[in-house]
Amino acid sequence: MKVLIVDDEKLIRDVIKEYCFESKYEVIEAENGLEAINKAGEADVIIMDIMMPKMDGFSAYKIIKEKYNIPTIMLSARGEEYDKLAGFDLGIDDYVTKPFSPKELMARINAVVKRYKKEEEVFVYEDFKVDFLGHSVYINDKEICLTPKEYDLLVYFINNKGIALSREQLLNNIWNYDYLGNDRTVDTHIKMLRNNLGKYRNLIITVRGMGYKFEIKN
Amino acid sequence: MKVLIVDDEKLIRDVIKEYCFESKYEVIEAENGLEAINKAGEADVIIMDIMMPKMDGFSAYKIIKEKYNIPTIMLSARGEEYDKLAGFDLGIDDYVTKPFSPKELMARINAVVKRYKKEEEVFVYEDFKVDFLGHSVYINDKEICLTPKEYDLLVYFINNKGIALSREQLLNNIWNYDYLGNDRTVDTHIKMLRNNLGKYRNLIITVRGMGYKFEIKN
DNA sequence: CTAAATTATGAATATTTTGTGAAATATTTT
DNA sequence: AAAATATTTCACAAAATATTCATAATTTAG
Repeated sequence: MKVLIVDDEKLIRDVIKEYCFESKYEVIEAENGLEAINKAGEADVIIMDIMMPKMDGFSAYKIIKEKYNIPTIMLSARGEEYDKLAGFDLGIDDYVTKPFSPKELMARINAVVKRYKKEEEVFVYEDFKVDFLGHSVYINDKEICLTPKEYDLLVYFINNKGIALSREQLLNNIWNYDYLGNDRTVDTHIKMLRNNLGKYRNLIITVRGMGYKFEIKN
Repeated sequence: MKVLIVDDEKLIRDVIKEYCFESKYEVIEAENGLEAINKAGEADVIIMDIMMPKMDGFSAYKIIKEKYNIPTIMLSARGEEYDKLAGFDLGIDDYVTKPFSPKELMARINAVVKRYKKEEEVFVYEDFKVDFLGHSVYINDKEICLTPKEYDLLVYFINNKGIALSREQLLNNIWNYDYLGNDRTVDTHIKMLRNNLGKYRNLIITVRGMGYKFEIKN
């Protein structure tokens, strides 16, 4: 489990880091929102201050959220009730008020991590929804029927968001390891998946000379 | 599922309401304990602030509890530890401390609902009814005779509503030990169960390439 | 702009998966 | 032990899905 600690004060980062180590979390650090965005990909949980130079916590959170689905706890100065509400609205998972008790912070991190593991059962983007448990896909609450291969493809894409995948890679991972098939087979399945995705067909992007990737556009 | 939100601050009610909608709960609102008492009858879960004008949460809870048996989560101001203890004594199901994370609140609501549901002894959908205590199944008040395996299958499906279950998973869970049987066995039982379910046969959905799932269509 | 390379697509064909009836076994009840 | 019930197996039909391939459309390099 990797925790990304984002705060401009080294002292605070160090205190949190210390406690994270005790709870067996690995730690990555960032000094501001910009750095956080770059490092978010590696993290399982983010603890982020709101007030930081270069880019504040909320702005960073908004950007990170579009790309990843990482539980985030915000550190706010005492009494910023307005911030708190605004943040919850954005989807922030929890708040800890400065000065905080490290024990409370760790309790909240643990709670959030635990909760998230359970919530990792759906993927949602606008009104496009994939229910991994039910193996079903919805657009506008209307179920979209995918064939097994199409569904597997979609899930693989979602789990590799933003990464360009070669046809070979797709064949190896979704078909059996030593599949001796035609490359065009992938294209055909992509075509069918795209058709079924309707207005979301362009979530699957052609990477010329390379393969395909799944990406949430901004 | 209807959630009764009781708080004198509209802002807080609105935040909770928003999240409830996302989780597909219906919402009823009340501004104080007195109103809550009047509206409690319609609710399946109650979320109630303690400090409210006219009538506080505890007093309202006591009265509601005499009449109904509705799971209740209390919202308390930070640090009112005494209240917390008193509340659990009264039979409150859970506590959330203000200011709270809506995600945490929803997680707790879901937990309470789930717990409460488990204690249910019947499953009802339209005129399809399963009486877990009596091990019997009715359609239109007419009893449907299922074999033990069929009944076990049905109960397992109901307890895993909306979740796609592989044949292997079904074999492992309904056929005790590691059963070394034919996959087609499951199909045969599904067939017979479906036949017995008559017009409700399509509650059991085939998940191609995967298995089956039990789902209430909307 | 053209040729070459790459990708998209429709349709025919092959393959896989599921539904089902009937027979064979196994288990429980009488 | 016989009868009644349940369970399992199996083969084949039916349905759904996967693959191939020819051709069209698109992009890129020169």
